[in-house]
Amino acid sequence: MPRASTTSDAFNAVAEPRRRDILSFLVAQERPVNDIVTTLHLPQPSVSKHLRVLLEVGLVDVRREGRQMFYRTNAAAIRPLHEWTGTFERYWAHQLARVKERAEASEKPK
Amino acid sequence: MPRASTTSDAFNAVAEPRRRDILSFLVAQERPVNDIVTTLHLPQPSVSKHLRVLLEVGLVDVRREGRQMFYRTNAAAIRPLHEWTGTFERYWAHQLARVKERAEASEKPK
DNA sequence: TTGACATATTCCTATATGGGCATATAATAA
DNA sequence: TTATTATATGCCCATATAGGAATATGTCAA
Repeated sequence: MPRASTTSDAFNAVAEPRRRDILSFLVAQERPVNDIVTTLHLPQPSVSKHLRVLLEVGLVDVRREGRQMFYRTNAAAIRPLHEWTGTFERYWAHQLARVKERAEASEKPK
Repeated sequence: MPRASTTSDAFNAVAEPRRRDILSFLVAQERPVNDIVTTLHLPQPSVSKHLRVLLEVGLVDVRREGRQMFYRTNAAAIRPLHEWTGTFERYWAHQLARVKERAEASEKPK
């Protein structure tokens, strides 16, 4: 059985590099699809498909203006990922601290 | 063409929920494989396979002790994910700030 | 050695999914 | 209406990958 679908799990949605690129591109301001196509040099159908995944999983929002669809990143939906990865922070901090300790310890007896 | 392999992209490795469970379980201290099996109620071969993926992508380290293999999470390898998701922080902060503003604005004229 | 224990690997299968291409839908302009 | 622009969908294919079951490998004990 495969993992939870890309359209239901933000972790999985973000596992695709192009979708990360799109999210980064759309974070500062909303953009029409064609801006993504030309900026990221991706085929238009591919962009539309990625946007659909991102939309279903809640990582982007859309607004229509005439024929154009303006997408923008819904940053709040990324927050849970940041929080989960953040639960490891104190441990990599420990690791770095130990590295530092060892470095200092090996300096002293010079 | 599929996305970057689970063994080369930490984002993709972590897209599998069981692997996230394993990483969380192994973060505080190293554990033999069987501890993971009994605690997370997963088939042993499945655990070994997930651990292999995590090992190849650098998210865990191993140490052998007799017949047991002690795995532990390499927290530092999660740091890039935390940093990438962190680039969106100021934007969800903005969103929250606007929500707050609107809430206060609608309180005043009571 | 032989046996028991701990973990890893192999083989098979089902499935999600991303790409490419053609085409459909939607909205505006002429 | 018709044409044009902007985006979305459908179809087909290739591939990675997760699960299950059986088995292999490795390590220690008797």
